[in-house]
Amino acid sequence: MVAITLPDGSVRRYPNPITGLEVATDIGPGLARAALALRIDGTMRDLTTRLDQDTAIAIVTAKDGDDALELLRHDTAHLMAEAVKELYPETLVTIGPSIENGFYYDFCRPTPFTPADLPLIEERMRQIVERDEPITCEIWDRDAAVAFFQGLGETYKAEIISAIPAEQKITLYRQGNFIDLCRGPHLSSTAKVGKAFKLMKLAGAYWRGDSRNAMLQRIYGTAWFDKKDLDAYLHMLEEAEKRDHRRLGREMNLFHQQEEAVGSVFWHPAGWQLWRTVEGVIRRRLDANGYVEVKTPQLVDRRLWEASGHWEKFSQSMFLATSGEEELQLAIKPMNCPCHVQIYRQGIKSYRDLPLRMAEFGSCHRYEPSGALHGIMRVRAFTQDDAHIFCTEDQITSETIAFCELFKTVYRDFGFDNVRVKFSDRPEKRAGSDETWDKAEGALLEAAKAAGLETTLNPGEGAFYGPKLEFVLRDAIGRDWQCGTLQVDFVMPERLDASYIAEDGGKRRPVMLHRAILGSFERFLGILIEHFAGRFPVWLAPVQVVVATIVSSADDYALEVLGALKAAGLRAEVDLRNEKINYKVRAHSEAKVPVMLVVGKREAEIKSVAMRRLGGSEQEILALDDAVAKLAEESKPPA
RNA sequence: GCUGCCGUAGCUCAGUUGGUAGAGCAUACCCUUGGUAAGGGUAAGGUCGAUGGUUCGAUUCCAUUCGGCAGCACCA
Repeated sequence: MVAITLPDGSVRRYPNPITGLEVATDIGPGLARAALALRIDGTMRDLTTRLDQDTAIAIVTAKDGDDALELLRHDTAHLMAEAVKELYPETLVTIGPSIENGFYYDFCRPTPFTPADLPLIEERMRQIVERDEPITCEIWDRDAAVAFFQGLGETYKAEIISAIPAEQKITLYRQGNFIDLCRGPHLSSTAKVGKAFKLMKLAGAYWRGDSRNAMLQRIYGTAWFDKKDLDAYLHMLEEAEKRDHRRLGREMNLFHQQEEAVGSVFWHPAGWQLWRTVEGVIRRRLDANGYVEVKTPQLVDRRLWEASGHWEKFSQSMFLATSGEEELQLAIKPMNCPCHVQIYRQGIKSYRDLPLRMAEFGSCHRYEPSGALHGIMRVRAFTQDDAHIFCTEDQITSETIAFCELFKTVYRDFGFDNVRVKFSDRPEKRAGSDETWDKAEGALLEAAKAAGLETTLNPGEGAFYGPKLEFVLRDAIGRDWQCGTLQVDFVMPERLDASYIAEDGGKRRPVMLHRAILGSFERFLGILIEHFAGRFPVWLAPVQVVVATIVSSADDYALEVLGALKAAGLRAEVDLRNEKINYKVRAHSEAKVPVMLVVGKREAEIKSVAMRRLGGSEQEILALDDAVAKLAEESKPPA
């Protein structure tokens, strides 16, 4: 006798052990059809799992959201592997997990896949779905499984099995003629995958994620429970492409990049205006929060980088400067901290000087790998909104709290409300003793807790000199971006010999907190462009208002309006071209100017303007003075 | 850096099975003075990413190289 408890608390009793699928069938044929898997103790299990003792189960259907999608995507990955093995039997299979929005599978084969292969594989996948092949789980002996895959020539699979801890069961899943090592769970049949999937792209990927290993062929796909969801996802991708900052940068004439300066940005007037607006926000906040601003040299002798430890770890990605005249040992600075320590070291510091918050809009250069470059989001020449807080150990907590308040305010100003925090602890390659790291990690975690932050652990991802908090914001279309950071550093002050005189007259080491709110201007501006899809709020927009005439007899008045706007501090332009108003409205709408003031004969006569908002179809007739006052108010950046 | 794909006018793209190229938009000029997302006409605009090779002849074929895109690896 087994008693099966369902989520609603009801209990069903059966005389003999029973499978989840049988329970579902017993409840109703509709549920049996919809059933995908079971959840037992919070773990997903196969629908065919045999229940031989009293158990509480939930039957998972497509309505179960992420869990169900993960299952589906994992199955679609297997389905793809089966199709690939049928079409290209010489291909070796490796792993194929579900990921956000879809799945991938890594294959090994002598000749790479081409984009033309994708539709063929997709078609075969549909055929396998129609075949309705049952997916069954088998428990194998480890040695037998290794021998089995070796026998098939599937060396990667054999290697994976060998690496599974001895106490774990080896489960293989069989569908048709395809058999794969897998932890499961899986759907009960290939038919349950349905047809709302699509293979998206080909890419290379290193075996086990290590660049020293062979490169495999990865195929990415997306999978959903119904076609509507698939279409919605594909539509979302199209929308994301439309707001790509590289495209908008060109269309809105914000910046450009070219071969002669790979990894750098040519900022055009409009883009630079955006930069200056953002910089202004940060500068005002720094001033209001007790920071001092400095500027440090671009070229710094290699000795300083050797002393700081950066040379040892990063010399490969530092630019070196030579003069042609003599042997120079200068590096173009890849970061600002050692320079800030030099300013700190001028004169004797007292505990009364701490915390000393030293900020710089620091222009840095790093030779990033070519493949890492991406528009203005990842460049070789960038400007950080950097600052280093020199403080005592006792001040770490209060400084962390103050910084968290600061970045939240700034992010909110730019329209980002959703921010998560990651805590990255000691990496393998690091400076400083274990005791120092214990202290730094402990202090940072405690401070994060005191600041009311919930953190998720990012193991081994800290900087070489200390642990970090990383601030991840979510943009308007749900993508996550890591921007801000706060890092505790006990190492750099030691290496570069920074000290202060404590209350008792003794000499002490300060702690350095490295912190940035935006990260780099280039990256943050790229994110802003994509977040707003180029439709900036008035205070951020490079051009805030365009005055457009309907007839040339209104030209003089239009210039008067322009003058009034400029006098009120607005970034305004005038369009007197010999074009119809329809044309002008379209042109400036496409340029994403937030406000248009249209003037014709009527407006010129009574000194009014017809105000039109980007994307709207309404017009508002206002007296010139009122319009200017209203826009001046709207265009104020956050205080 | 690695794997794959791509590089034709300012932009989006067509084309040449090897005989040095075409459209739309944008630009300039002319006509049009028009009331809220493209009025009409004319013109100008390209050593087809670069270098080398094969060829009577290369934008087209081959090699190398630079740059871009997607992913991987990297990210002080």
